[in-house]
Order: sequence, then C-alpha cells, then structure tokens
Amino acid sequence: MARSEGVGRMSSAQTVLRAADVLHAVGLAGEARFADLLRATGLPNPTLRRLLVSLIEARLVTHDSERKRYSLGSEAYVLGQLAQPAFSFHDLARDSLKRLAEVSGDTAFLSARDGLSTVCLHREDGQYPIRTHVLSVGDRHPLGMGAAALAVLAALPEAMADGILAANTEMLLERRSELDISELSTLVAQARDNDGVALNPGLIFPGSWAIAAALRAPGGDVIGAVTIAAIESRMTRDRQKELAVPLIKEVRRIERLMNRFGETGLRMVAAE
Amino acid sequence: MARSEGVGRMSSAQTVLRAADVLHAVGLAGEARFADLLRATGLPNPTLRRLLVSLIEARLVTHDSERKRYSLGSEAYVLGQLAQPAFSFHDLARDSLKRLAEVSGDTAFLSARDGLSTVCLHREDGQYPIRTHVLSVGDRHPLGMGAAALAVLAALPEAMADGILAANTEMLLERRSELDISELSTLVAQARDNDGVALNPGLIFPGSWAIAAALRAPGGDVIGAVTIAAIESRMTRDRQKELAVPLIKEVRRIERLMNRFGETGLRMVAAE
DNA sequence: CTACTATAGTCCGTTATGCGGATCAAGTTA
DNA sequence: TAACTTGATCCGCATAACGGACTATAGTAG
Repeated sequence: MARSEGVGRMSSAQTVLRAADVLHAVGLAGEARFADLLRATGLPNPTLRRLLVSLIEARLVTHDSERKRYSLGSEAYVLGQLAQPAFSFHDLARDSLKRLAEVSGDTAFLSARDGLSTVCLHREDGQYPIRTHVLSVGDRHPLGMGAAALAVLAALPEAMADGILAANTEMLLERRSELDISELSTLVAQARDNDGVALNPGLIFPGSWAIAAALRAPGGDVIGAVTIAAIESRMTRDRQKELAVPLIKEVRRIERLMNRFGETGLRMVAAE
Repeated sequence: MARSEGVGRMSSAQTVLRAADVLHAVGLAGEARFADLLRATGLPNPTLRRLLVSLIEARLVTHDSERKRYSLGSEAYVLGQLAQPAFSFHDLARDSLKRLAEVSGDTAFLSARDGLSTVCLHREDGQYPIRTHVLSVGDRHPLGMGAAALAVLAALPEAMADGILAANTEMLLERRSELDISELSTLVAQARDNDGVALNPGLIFPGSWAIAAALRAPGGDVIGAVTIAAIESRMTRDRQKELAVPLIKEVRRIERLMNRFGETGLRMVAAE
C-alpha cells in the first residue's frame, strides 16, 4: 500500500509525498482510525501524527475527536471540484456505466489515463452477487496492467505503446514477478484485432477477468477506458463477444457526448 | 490570497501547509504559470518549485511541459471523489441552484459549513450581466462573514452562535478592520426574525449584497447554506422579500431530498 | 479490582531535509 | 543588442522534520 520506498530515495521531498500517501489512505478508508492509517501507510507513529495534524490544519483531513475517526476534509472535496474540468468525461460516462452494470450484471469501471498509468475513477456494481474487488476508485495501475490499461495501449500508436511497455517493465515486474511482458504485447495485439476491446485474463488477480475499450477525447487523445469486470466463469469467450457489443456502444456514446459538450478532458497529460 | 502568515507561526509543520496553499492556488488558477503561483502563494522561487515537483510526483498536480502550465492532477480529482460521501448534499442542491440563478437572474451559491468557517462549493450564474465576483468555489469565510455564514449562525443555538462570533472576532477583524462585531450580532438577530434568511449588506465588498438561508441535515445539524448574491441596486428591501420566497422553497426542497436519499452529510464536523 | 493489550498521544536529541539568497538560462519586448 | 520578465538551478546553512522510546487512555480478560 505504501509508496515504493525503494532503497535509493531518488532525491526529492519526502514530506509532501508522505502527506499525499496519508491523504490517499484516509480517502480509501473513508473513516479511518489512527491505527488503520499506521498500518496502511507504514509510517512511524509520531510521523503519521505530525502529518495528520498538518493535514487537518490545511482542512484536507477532518478529525472527529469524539469518535476518533479521520476522514477527508472539505479542502479535499474542493480540490476535486476545481480539478473537475479536466475530468468532465466522468459525468458524461455515468449513465453508460450504470447501463453496462445493469445489462451485464457484473461491475463496470471508468478509468482515466494519467501519464504512464491508469486511475480508476468510478465503479458501478451490477446485480450478480459475486464481485471482484480488485479495483476500486483511486487505484492505479501502470499502463499494461489490467484491461483498461491494455485497452489504452492498444489505442495508442504501436511504437508509442511498445515504448511505454518497455518503460513500464520494471514497474510491472515489481508487481507480478512471474508476469511475462511478451504476454502483454500479445494481449495488446489481440485487442487491436478486436475492435480495440482488450482482455485481462486474471493478470492482476487470478480468476478476476475483464474486458475494456479505450476512450478518446474529441481531439483524438486517448484519455481513459471503460471496463466490465467479472469472475472468470462469467467471462467465457462467448460472453466476451456478447459484452463487447454494449461496451463499444457505450464508449461511442460517451465520445459523442464529449464532442457535443466539451472543451473536455483536453487538459489530460501525456508523460512526464 | 496566501494563508494568514501571522507573525507567530503557531508551532506546526509548514511544509504540508505550504503544499496545501500551492494546491489551492493551482486549483483556483485552473491553468497556472509558475509566476502566477509565485504571486499567489508568496513563496520564494526555489521553495515553490520544490513543492510543485513533489506535488507532481504525488500526481496532485500536473505539468504540461510544452505549454508550461500547472493544473490539478488526477489524484486531486480522486480525493474529491473519495470525499464526496460527506458532501453528497452538493449533488442534491444542483438543480435548486440552477433554478435560483434562473428566476433571480443573479448568482446562486452553495456553501458548506466547516468548523468555524464556511466554504463555497458551487456557483451558478444567472443571466444578469453584472455579476459580483467576490465569492467563488473554494473561498472560505469565518462564520459571521458573508450571507451564508450569517445564515449558519442564525440557525445555530443562540449561545453557540455568540460563542463562535466571539471566537472568530480576531479573524473577522483581521479581514475588515472597521467591521463592528455588534453589527454582525444584529444581522444574525434579524435573520432569526426573518425565517432564517440572512442579509449581507456589502460586508465583504461594498455594493456586493446577498441573502442566504441555512441548510440542515436530516439529524438537524447545520451543514451549510444557499445564497443569492447581486449588486446592491438589485437587493432592495422589496427584492429581498421577493427572493426570499424561492430561496426558502429550494432550501426546503434540498432538505427533503436529503431525508429521502441519504445517510448524507452526517460526517460533517463541528469544531476542532 | 488488577493485569493485560491495543490504541492514541507526547518528548526530545539528532541530522537529514527542506530552505531560500543568489545566480544562471531562456524567452519577450523595445 | 540591451533591458526585462519568467523559469530553472546551486549550494551552504539551520531549522524543521524525524522517529525511538516513553506515557496515557481505553477496552477486555482473568
């Protein structure tokens, strides 16, 4: 959960990074106790406390002193509001996600591309009672890992996609040691041959499968992806084909909405 | 614009606070150049840079290196999403704000109460071409300053309101030296006699008037306020009465929606 | 009621970390 | 080409952040 923490602390400011980690942990927890955050961040006790005090002072975190619970503060919400213009496609995608969750019975996700990785912005559960919980709002994956990330790669120019895969190799290996990069290339290639619909056959977590298709901003930039995730038994080859239809339909729909309403998510970034 | 910066820095961690300032400045600016942020934060050049680099690494800020522009990053948006449960009344209030801006022609605001102050969450402009720009999303005011803040005070138990006003005296004086606290008490009292509708007769900025009414969560907690702001000439006594009607109506409506849909903004905080 | 444990909060000596004056580099306007 | 504005970098200094160790405060068990 905690950030990389590799031996060689590559130069820069740790305080802010740690504070951001804490913030993220508080957000994921919803209502966190001090001990939860200790575990989640791996920080030493006094350090965590100091950071929390500062974050509270900055109103990024709130402390219910009676219940002894920490949660995100008003400033966190405000920042989200101010950041919204760059993510306006989220609003346009809401209905689509609902419909996809509805027709599939499984879980639909919206992810945004952010540099060399992918962030999950939204999760919409369907009726089927067995759900994969390997992806939730705020989770990030390097490009290449996960259906959304594969779909994004498949939508990028081939050369660029290869470059990114190579650049991400380290990060990818770090997470799944047995992972074979060439397997990813294959999956990307298959996605290209398949109307851009990528398949994640349990790469992140065994038995948790998903298909995804990339989203393009009006300018043509790849800004994210829409995913349908389910357990392996509900992702047979036939069902993949079946689900790909509404998936593509909804992606097109969102793209149409962007054309209509937006100097949209144009402020998206490429790399660093 | 920069945080208080009173002489006695009251102990705690500056790095995080500064980072939060930077974040806020970036958010307000939308797309900021380095120099803009220098001005807005008042930080020394290398300090600002260091903070920005860290914030970028934490994905709280994005840097378009071609256009040399900084803006809020995906993590900022994600945090907003994760904080949403505590501010779900925002969604329920959207339509109301639209209608108020529509019928008045002026500007409608939604504010949230946060401890001893008030934050503006939403701004909705009407058709009338002359608009006050003294309040925008993310702006904070100590309880007592501004129509929303006065409405909140008026909605609180009298003793508590007095206490808060006293506690905030310093902060209030800091902003408007000639401001008379007793004047605020009077305004609060008037609001109580007026169905809870508070008037700000240009306190923050001369000529910029507003009326507001408080919002209560299902439990009865005062969680914010709805405001209509206009230039002085459009806030005659008669028009105040006229606008108070839809204002109250919409507030009631939002409260009804909260009852229906919500383990709502219950996570709101009281003090610190 | 006392011992035990998990969780929250505090002290304080050490030094790594962030600080910022000063300087340089790169575009812009005159 | 000079004068300026904006952006990026150096580097010695001291302060602000660090964290091991300790204390305090529930909550649970014996």
